[in-house]
Amino acid sequence: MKTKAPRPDHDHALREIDDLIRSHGLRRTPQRQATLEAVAAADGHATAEQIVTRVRRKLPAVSPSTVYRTLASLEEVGILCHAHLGHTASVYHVGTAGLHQHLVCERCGAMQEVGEAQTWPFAKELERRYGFRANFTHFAVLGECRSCAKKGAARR
Amino acid sequence: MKTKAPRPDHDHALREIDDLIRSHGLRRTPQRQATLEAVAAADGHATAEQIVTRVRRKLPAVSPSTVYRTLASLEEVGILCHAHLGHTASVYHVGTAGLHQHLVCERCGAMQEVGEAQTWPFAKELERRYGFRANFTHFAVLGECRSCAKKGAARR
DNA sequence: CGGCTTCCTGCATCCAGCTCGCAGGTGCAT
DNA sequence: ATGCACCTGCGAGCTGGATGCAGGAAGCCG
Repeated sequence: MKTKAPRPDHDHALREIDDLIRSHGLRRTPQRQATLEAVAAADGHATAEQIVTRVRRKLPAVSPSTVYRTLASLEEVGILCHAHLGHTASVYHVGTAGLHQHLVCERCGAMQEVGEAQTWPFAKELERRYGFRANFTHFAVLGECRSCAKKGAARR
Repeated sequence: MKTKAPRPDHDHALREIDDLIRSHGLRRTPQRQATLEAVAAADGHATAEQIVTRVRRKLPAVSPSTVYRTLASLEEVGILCHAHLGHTASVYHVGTAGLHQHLVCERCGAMQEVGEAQTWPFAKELERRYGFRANFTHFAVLGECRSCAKKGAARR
């Protein structure tokens, strides 16, 4: 997968998406193209509902269940993955998103990504001590972001 | 709260539960007593459904929505808290539960608790770098436990 | 002990966020 | 060009709760 430029030519990107789908033994359908494109275009994270909306801009008749199934298929073959950032939300992103963890503020909902460099020592410690290979991408860490902590300290 | 013995006198525990409820401005009702008792008796973590079942052993006519509301009330005043260990489960336990985090194996579902000592350096790093005060108790960390990692390594 | 206010409970209903069974349509290997 | 396996749309169903309402009980005050 070529991702040299942050914003590659669109037709080219579409063909890449095709290849990506087909290379995993899935059939190329307009719905899948549009779904994968929508996730990629969401620049980071998108909920299933947002993806449905986005897909419908191109394919107005798409059924939500198709999008859900497509997301599941794409995840199963490893093209996508999803994460839980809060009680209800579940967001999808393209699978190459690597080992980044999400910090979500319980008060204001702000989200921040944490690179592998920060999680690595902790992951290593968990593996050393418990033999546990942590995958931090799946669940966010809740807490208080900097500005809310400041406000909270004043309020309390 | 005296927790010297692992299995204290039962009547005494009940009275403690009463006090705990009343001292937070909530009315003592049989449903709340039974709910709190059920969570405490679950020895660690229990899903809402498990708690309903347990409460009904004492009070067969309890409505599930009462239990849900009771759990929410008890959580609001800080007697209980809940955590998400997987896609569907949501488990309750007594107290602010300290700062322990849960490691959940994606393959076998095994759960393990991690003490504050292990999370502390990571939390400190998050605060230092992002000003983020992490609360690790809410979401588990998924991954592969020791035995599944071993099996997985053989299989792959 | 008894009244009165306020909070709590049970019931029924509703909701989000998926999930599934089915019938018909479509990609694509040949 | 053909055939079949896979995919889609539709609608119903499901899980895990949330909520509005009317009646009931806790407990403060006397």
